[in-house]
Amino acid sequence: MCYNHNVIDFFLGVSGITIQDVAKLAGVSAATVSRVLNNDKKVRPETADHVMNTIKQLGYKPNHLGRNLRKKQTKTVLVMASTVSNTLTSKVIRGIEETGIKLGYTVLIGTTNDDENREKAHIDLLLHKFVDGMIIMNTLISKDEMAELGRHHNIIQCCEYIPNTGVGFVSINNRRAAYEAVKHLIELGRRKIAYIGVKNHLYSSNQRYLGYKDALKEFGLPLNLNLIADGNYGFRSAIGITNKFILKENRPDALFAISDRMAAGAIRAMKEAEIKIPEDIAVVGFDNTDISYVSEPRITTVSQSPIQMGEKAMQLLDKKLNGEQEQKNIIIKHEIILRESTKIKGGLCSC
Amino acid sequence: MCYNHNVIDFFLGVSGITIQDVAKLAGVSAATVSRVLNNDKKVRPETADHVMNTIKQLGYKPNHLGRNLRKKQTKTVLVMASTVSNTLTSKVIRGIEETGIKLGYTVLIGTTNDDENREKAHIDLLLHKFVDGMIIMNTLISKDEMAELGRHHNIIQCCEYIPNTGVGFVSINNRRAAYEAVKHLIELGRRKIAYIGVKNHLYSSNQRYLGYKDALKEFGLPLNLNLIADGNYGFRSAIGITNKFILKENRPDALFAISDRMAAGAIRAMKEAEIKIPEDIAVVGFDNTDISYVSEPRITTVSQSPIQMGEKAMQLLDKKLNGEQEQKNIIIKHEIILRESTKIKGGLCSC
DNA sequence: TTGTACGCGTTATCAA
DNA sequence: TTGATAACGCGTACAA
Repeated sequence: MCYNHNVIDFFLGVSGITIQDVAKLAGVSAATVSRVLNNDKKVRPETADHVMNTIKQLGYKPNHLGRNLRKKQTKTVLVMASTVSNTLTSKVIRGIEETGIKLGYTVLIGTTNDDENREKAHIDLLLHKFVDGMIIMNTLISKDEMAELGRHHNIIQCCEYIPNTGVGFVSINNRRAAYEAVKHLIELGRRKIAYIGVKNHLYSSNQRYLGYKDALKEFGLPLNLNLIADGNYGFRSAIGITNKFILKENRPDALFAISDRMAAGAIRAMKEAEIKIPEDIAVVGFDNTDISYVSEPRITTVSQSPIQMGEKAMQLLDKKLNGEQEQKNIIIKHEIILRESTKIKGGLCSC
Repeated sequence: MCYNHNVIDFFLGVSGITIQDVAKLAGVSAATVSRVLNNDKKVRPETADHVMNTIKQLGYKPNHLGRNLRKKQTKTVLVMASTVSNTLTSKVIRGIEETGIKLGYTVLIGTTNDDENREKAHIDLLLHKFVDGMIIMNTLISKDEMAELGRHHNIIQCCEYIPNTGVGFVSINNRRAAYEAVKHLIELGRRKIAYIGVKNHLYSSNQRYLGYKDALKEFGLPLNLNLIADGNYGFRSAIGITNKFILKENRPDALFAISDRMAAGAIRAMKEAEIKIPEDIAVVGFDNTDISYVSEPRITTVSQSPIQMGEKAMQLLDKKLNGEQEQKNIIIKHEIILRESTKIKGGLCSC
């Protein structure tokens, strides 16, 4: 497909032409040109037409730097994320962008790969007024730093967050979600539930572990440290861990991984050991990403409504940018998606 | 992890403080403050120290808009992509970012979801001097528009591109890569090779189809339109297509899909029909993304060296931004990654 | 070595 | 309804 003729003009913007050039050629003042560009009512229609024609003729495009400098805002927001290479993050970003556009913002993304310098470069854009606000999906900065940043700038946390910083956030209740995931396994009759988590700085990892323990406790199951291990969210990391689990004398009858990729890795390892899923070991993952239904069997998982999260985060940021003081945090509903990795074929399972 | 104390100052930037405020408090002129910030040699060390202290004391951060307006450059580049939710794109972007940082740029990403308005908004950032240059990974604009854009602005195409526009690009040779993938299947003894492509505006889709035909022709195999279909790159789209293929009387003995996700979908459909892979039907995908080794069997695929592509694209853009005229296009080497989806166990296969 | 003065491109204020 | 002028925050040529 291609743009129509009205739109092709859009691309003809030529470097170096200023509002002064337009004013001179049109025989008006720069102020008037500016008024036309900003749809100021008090400009004679004929003048406006004439100016518009001159603008097109010259292929003039207003310089954002000058405009933003004067207006003291850029109408641009930045989303900072560690990476965008997973379904969850990219969907959240889609929600942010779609909402941002409706609200009149340009949404830009900066990825950090958990690198301090890259993170610094992006925060710089905020500090130096290159963008009006920022949605932080992931960061290495400390609690104090987050609080300090939020005191002076317009930021919102999304998905991942640091609690009690005064900086608003949008997230699911990770503890509750993990609790429900494990409860589901227990209600299937499983008693030896392994846990593959991640040892990092993120609140979510910590909360999910607490949720796992909550469920065990509620049902009077012992916490067996032999059935707990840490991966790195990735497919391969779960393979080694799972191989150890299944060699143990006290083999688990269920496994909860805090990422779908790890759940898929665990399943791969089990299948190679000819363990039946879910009959021998039932598996639950997290995030409802592509891999959870590409894996065989399809994986029961926790869904986070990513698009809605992005939407809410952008709305919160917009409110901040419009000077609303009250900082509400938003907890988004999660959902357990039941699939074959916990469902015995033939309806033996109560779910 | 968290920043050390030197770095925490970094976050203390407070809105509204200007170079004038610093100058006043330090008892010097704004020019001197500017010189200190820009590491101008001709400033007395003691003065510089004093100014630096004042800067820290006030938590002053230079306003990028003012600076960029004055310098007529932003040292920021934008990567425009349709989406970032696949391994390939996100790896390319990683290559761009890592290289961009080394060269002193801030790299921003804008996604379009193939929406005209979103694309327009991002191109706007370039036209209006908000960024110095742009790497285009995917676009809806026409050949003429691309040429026109490239005539006045600093742009490079990466991965996907429109040929003969005068705008430089970095890409693999898609036609050659597809040719080799199909040749591999033919050399395994396969004669009825199905093709799942995508019907869209992209040059790569077209080129891969030509490569498929090249291989058939070279080996004297007939082009059977019954074995050719179009999906949308996605897992699910290939399932329906494959179900039709395998119901045909003249069932294929191999399948080449131009995305790993479609190859995985095809495999899923075949397995449910109890077709053996690769014995009955061998499968090749494209891109060497996660799904190609998560799928069972692992999928033989075409690898694109995405990080290197990003690196080269950023280097090309840097050259453009530094005024180098000569516009070289870069073809990156691809590689066929052999996996179980085309490899008969036990070494019967010659590869 | 430092300060003054101007300009980057735009918008806002005020007066006409 | 329009124009002249100042201001946004910064960097730099020039003068001191």
